[in-house]
Amino acid sequence: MSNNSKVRVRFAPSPTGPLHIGGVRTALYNYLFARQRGGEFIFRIEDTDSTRFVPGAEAYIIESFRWLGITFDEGVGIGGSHGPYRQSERRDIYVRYVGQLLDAGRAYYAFDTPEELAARREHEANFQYDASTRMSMRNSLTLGLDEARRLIADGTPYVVRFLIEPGEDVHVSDLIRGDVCINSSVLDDKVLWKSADGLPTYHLANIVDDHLMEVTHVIRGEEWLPSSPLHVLLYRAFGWADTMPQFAHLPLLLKPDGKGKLSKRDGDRLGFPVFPLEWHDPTSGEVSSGYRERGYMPEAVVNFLALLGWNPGDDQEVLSMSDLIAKFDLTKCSKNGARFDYVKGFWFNREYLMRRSNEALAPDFVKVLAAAGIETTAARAATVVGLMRDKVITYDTKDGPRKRNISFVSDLWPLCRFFFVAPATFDRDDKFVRKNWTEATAAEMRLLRDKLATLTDFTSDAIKAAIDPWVAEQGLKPWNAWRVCLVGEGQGPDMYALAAFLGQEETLRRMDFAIAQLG
RNA sequence: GGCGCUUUCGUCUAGCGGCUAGGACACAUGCCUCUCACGCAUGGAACACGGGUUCGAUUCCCGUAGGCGCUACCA
Repeated sequence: MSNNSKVRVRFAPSPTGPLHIGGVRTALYNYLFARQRGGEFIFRIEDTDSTRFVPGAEAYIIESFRWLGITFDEGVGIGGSHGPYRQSERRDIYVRYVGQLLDAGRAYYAFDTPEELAARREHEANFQYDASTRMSMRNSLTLGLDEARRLIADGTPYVVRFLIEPGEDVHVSDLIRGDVCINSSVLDDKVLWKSADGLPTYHLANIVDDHLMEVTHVIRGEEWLPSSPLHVLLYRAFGWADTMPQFAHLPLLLKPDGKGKLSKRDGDRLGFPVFPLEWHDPTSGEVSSGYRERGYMPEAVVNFLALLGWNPGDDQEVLSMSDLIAKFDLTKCSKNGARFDYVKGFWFNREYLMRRSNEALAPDFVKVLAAAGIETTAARAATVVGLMRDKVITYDTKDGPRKRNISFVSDLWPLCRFFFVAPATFDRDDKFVRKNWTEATAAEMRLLRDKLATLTDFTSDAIKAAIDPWVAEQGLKPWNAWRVCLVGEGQGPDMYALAAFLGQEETLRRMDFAIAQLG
């Protein structure tokens, strides 16, 4: 363990498609850990499976982190002194190191074809390529090294397997789970070098890169826990045991309901994104929704994800990135999988929505309005956001009226139509209209209309200053009926503010129309 | 099947031998108000089961059961 060296961690995705939200959380934890310890965060691309490479995936991943505010110090697209950072560009390095293992007798060539192995697995229930079977297979151990070299020279496809000595308890020290012990007898002679594309497998490339890149802590998903003893054995075989990184295996993200881990299908089924950004599959053309496009704020996504599997131990839940960096503690991560409670994600987004200024929200709102066919300025959009702040909609369901909180800027539009579109009809059967529009109302509204027409200053404060005393003097309570005129129903902001937003002309026009319609 | 990890309200979790088992989301109710709300207050809701260890277990140990993962020339 290099205790005195600087913390160096990495996030190393495969460019096989859009980044899964679970991967985002893994990256986030690495980032928080690195920043807290004043360490370095490396971005590496693990593209050793040439068959699964997806164009655009790498750029997608980079853009996702840019949006989320997760930054790297070294890696693909950034550079650094430990490159190259794409594994496909490091082939020569792996050739050298796999040779080292071969020369030391810690690995051997194997010529069994995938078909032969598949047949063997089919016939033998618990077939495993290990100490019990390797001497009955076609490899350099049974054929001899000379014969193996001759076959390779002739162009025979081969793989390189790691030779695992059976009967040893291999201990892995995990920062989250403590001591994990697996007997080497249950491990198989893992393929380190593939014949299919002449590249190393994850296991070999990962260990070589983490060593060469001086990674001090490997923070990754729990799915890697079963292969971590193999990794420990590889470090030892290379003679790197004393600088082996510390491991921390994170709990997985589970489906919101039912069994199993969170998948893309759950998002489709329940209506929430499982990817940070919208993804357009280059081959199928299928579009998967993303948090960004759905109107989530990056701070909310980060905060939500950070608390899925870890918490600071106090009652504070709304935490900025710098709060998270200050409070994060790997050893306090929970050990069991966390159900993905996307409803809590709504709440987090709402918390950040409420904390963001009207002006900052305005550009997004302008886009929402434009999509609904409403052209307006950022300033007016900001005013509406201000007036609609913290609003809740009441709508009818088969179970009766329900209230729904606003969690997204886009939720605002159905609630604030009346700011931009005048009521076209009035529903006399509407409870609010019926209650507040009686025979005497039209006359009262005419009085109010004429009073409003005399005002020369039509700001909210000026209208209030003029109307409040006038109303008291006349003995009127015109607000609800006035609301019927301007909104058409029983919702919306303070009437003076609304009138000011609409302007004198539009206010009077809507009143005339309502008086004409409702009599 | 084998191996490993795991188990507190519906969900995310706090708890690190002695607590009325705390918070948040969701849900329900009340208060407030020119409307709808926000907000505030209140309420229901959990230690998987069985053995130990101990004066005492949610907490430590061992089983059982459930959950999750791995078991590819994928990562």
